[in-house]
Amino acid sequence: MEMDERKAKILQAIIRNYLETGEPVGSRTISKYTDLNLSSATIRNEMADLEEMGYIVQPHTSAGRIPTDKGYRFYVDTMMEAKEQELAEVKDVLLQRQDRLEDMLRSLVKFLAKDTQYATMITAPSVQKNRLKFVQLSRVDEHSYLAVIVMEGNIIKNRLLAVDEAIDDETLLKLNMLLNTQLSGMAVQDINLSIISRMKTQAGIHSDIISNVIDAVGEVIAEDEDLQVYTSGTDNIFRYPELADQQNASQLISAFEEKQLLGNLLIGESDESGEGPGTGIQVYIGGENASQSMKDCSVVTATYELGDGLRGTIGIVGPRRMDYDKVVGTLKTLQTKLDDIYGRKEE
Amino acid sequence: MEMDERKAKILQAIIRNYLETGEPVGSRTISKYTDLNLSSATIRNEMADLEEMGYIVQPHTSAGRIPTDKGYRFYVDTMMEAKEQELAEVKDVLLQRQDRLEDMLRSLVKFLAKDTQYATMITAPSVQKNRLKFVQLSRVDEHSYLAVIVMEGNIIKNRLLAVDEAIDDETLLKLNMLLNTQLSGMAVQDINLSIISRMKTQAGIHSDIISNVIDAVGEVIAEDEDLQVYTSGTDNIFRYPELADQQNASQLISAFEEKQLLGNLLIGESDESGEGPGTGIQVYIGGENASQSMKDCSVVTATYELGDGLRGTIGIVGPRRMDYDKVVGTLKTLQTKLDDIYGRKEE
DNA sequence: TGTTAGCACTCCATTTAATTGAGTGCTAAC
DNA sequence: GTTAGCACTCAATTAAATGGAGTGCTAACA
Repeated sequence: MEMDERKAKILQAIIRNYLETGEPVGSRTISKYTDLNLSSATIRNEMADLEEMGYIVQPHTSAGRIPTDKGYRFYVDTMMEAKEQELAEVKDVLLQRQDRLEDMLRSLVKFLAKDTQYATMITAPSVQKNRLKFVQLSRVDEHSYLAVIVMEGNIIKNRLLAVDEAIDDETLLKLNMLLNTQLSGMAVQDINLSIISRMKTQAGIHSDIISNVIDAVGEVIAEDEDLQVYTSGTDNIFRYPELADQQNASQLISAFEEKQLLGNLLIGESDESGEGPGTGIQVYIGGENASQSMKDCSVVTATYELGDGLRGTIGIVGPRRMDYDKVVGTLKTLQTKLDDIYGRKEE
Repeated sequence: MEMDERKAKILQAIIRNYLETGEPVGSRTISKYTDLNLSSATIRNEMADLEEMGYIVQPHTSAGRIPTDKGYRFYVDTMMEAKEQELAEVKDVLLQRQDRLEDMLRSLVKFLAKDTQYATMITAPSVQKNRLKFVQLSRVDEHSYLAVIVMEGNIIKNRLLAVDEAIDDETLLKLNMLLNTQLSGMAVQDINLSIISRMKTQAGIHSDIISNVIDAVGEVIAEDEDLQVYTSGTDNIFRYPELADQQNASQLISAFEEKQLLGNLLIGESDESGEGPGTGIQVYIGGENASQSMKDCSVVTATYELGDGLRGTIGIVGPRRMDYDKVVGTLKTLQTKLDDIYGRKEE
């Protein structure tokens, strides 16, 4: 048996209807809902076929049909119309200062949760190139010095160092010169022992503090690697009865508590084909999710880029009967806007 | 009617038992559970009295008794034994570097959630004195300069400034000198217009950038004022059936999503009497909570201090039948450990 | 050969009734 | 003041009855 146009139309009608209502869809409903002008009996025959083919199932003998993962998959792959979304307000969110990236991400993920009414998550962008732009050591008080580290993409990090030895202003200036001539523009993975030992030699009696700074750089990078995940709208799962029962809700909320594990969900393989909006948008339906706790959910992920190779992932989690058209549309639109803001700059 | 010793013992037995089981407690149970050697009939009489006095109620005519808010209040005020808790691991958490305060708070709140099995929250400490310690402007690249602002308590903030005019190294040095001589040690609220205009005069043609830096300082302070709240263990509410039903769970999870509102819960009035561990620990039982969404919960709050006037609040949220002894004990112990680490330093 | 009306059948969901049992209040005796 | 005894109450559980949405199948029709 194979999928003909009429079957596809019926399947689409079933799915559309189920997305709206969340109730199993009967043959009579479809008979009226579509413009196919077929009696419920005919629809019943077709539905029996669609069930045999695995696109829909009955929760029990005398109920209507609901889509299977395979059904949704077919819908998403061939019938979905990702409409561009109005996201006027988001522009304000995105235009927040670059040096308040965290706030921006928090606002963004909150905005998306409110807009879509699903649970949302976003990973902080991780630097692809990891190039050092600027390093500076400053005296804060007698025994504490502040190392400021700026990376490509204007990621700024601070580390406070406890230092016993006194360093006079002139030496400090020299050390800073040394740090910047050696490290500026350098890719982090290229900082090897020979460079370090050369710097230490040049620093003379202050080689200790140079080690400290370099250690700090190492730490900062490491820190950046266990990626931060921001979430919002986890309470939205209570909007969908199929997720709101105790078992499910508990599992999902727990999953959202474990940011680290969540992150792993987001950094799955992404299609690297092409450029521009729509790239890297992925839909995981029900059982397709890597995580067991998400087996009754669908997850839509999208990569985003803030320029300078700063790349992260957004995830939107809802019930299987998520409004895929809207969610994918929203993410596409968001990507477009980000492109407008950051993409252009790069050229 | 008044509370005599025997009534108190019975009330205590009822509460202890209810805390454990979560089931209404009957007279027979108490008759056996206590060493009072009284028959269930006598207990029944006493229970009737306790009910009349408002310490306990029956969920329905033929059920055992459960404590009222007033009953818990009596227990907490007069019978609780806040035992010191073993919190060996927490020391590692607390000893994290000061310049990674956020990480420390996240770890701490997570630790407490795991230890107590309740939902936890913590506000980032807000600076009481708000004194500037150090300000520095550095060139990152041609058009962007970095303002580093360090406040008393080693709170470090960064702001990236876009600057059109070129500033040579020497000028930069001078500007930094100017910034620090004028601003170091200064309380933020004392930076007034006359100081600003004096600085601008001294900066000459570079007065613009000085304004920028001062604006940045203002922003940084403002930013610090809308306090960050970290939460953990919200999934723990599902451990307690009385909180886990859809209505309640949904409300609570929503409340925990709204960090800002949560914060208000935490910064209610605190008893300012005395010093040392146990100070500023507050218990809010059921309806005593300011927030409607917490009406079926009890909240225990404690202030904490990291030295240098850095003060914040911890909150632990559980069911009414929370293990008050343990929670209060845990918070006291935590305060002691913080005192050990930070308190000593100050003298 | 595809479509449709008709009908018996299935099974979940909801309502109603019956049963159980923990726990009480009250009385009367100690 | 304490306690045994007993009738009573009421939530919770189990069982039975009812209703209805929706199906599959058959037979007739275009």
